Amino acid sequence: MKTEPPRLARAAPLDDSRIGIEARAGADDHITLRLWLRLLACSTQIETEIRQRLRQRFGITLSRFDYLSQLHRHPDGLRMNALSRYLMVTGGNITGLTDELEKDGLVQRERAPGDRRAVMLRLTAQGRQTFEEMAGVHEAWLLDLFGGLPAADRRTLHELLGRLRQATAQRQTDSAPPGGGAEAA
Amino acid sequence: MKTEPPRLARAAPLDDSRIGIEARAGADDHITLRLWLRLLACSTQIETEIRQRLRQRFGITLSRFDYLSQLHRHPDGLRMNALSRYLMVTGGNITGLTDELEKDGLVQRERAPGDRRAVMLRLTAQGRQTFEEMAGVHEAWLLDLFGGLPAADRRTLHELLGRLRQATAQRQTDSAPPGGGAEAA
DNA sequence: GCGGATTAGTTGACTTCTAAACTACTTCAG
DNA sequence: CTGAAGTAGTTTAGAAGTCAACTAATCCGC
Repeated sequence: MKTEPPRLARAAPLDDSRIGIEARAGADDHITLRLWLRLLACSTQIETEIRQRLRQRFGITLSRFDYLSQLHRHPDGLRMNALSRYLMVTGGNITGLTDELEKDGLVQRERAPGDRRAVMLRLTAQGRQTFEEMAGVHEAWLLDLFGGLPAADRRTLHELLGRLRQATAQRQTDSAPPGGGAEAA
Repeated sequence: MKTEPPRLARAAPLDDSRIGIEARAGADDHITLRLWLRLLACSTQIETEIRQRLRQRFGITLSRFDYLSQLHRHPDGLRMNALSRYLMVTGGNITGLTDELEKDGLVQRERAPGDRRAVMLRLTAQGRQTFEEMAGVHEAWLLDLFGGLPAADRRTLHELLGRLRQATAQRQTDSAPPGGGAEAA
């Protein structure tokens, strides 16, 4: 059913003068692409910085730090499956990281009660201690890195990113049927 | 100093839901930490989505797409060094990607004039054509993914991320010469 | 109960990325 | 001019991540 002529021909002529490259579409298109590039640049830049500092100061990788962090905030343990969703990585990756961290004595696999397929992950005492020593320094780094941004901006940014996350979550390919699914929490 | 608690102090609603990578209850002290986690979650989520779609639809990885993209917006060629800064990856990585893309006939190495150490990278005709075919679809995906966020929010977000980038760039451990980094535009 | 579909985790082949050592060229101080 | 220091790119080892195939346990409809 085609209801009426779409009004996509409207293009607000909002400058574009010095860009030159992909300036083939309207201003909205352009700002979205640039927004995405900037978002990616920000997070990559900070991530790289944190990764290097963690490595130099504590000899640990960012992946392992994040892993420990999630386990630390779930003291009752976490299934591998749940952890893989929290960290947004695949299950195979979790298996590998767990092997290493278990070998290092920071994490332990336990049997999950009530489901013999599942594994319950938990920090060891040493794992908890190790993480807590790092966490404070890590947070101080973040406070420093973000320190140049006024607190009000930080709050606004937090809010907007929340909306973005909400908005994009509904458009994932997950199991999206052709036509645009709308579910997934 | 009888500091009245600013009305902002308790403004943050507890959105400490169980979903998502960022779920740490905390006071205002932790707003920065939560902001960082949310920023990372947003960009990882979108990045993963784009990566999967590029793979399924075009059989190309995101890294190679980004590589081609940078070369496309620099038609006069780019040194490997410059490209590695734009893409925010190490030089060794550029060498590997270049090897592959050259083998696929999308990119070519040329001698850089005036410096026999340097290499000038350029898209081949096939590389340019291949990229341009993908770029339109890629941009449409972004418009879709960000579509749930009102245009005004997108603009504000873009602005705030710009300030963040400005602010953090000055606090890097690694010298960070002014202007370094991707995003260009 | 039985059997098919799901789900939890593991494995293996492979790509991507980093860090650090290395080669080759360039720059610059003296 | 010469040698030290810096820069461009490559190589290597290994961590980290993906995808897809696999085993095993659970769930569910009949």
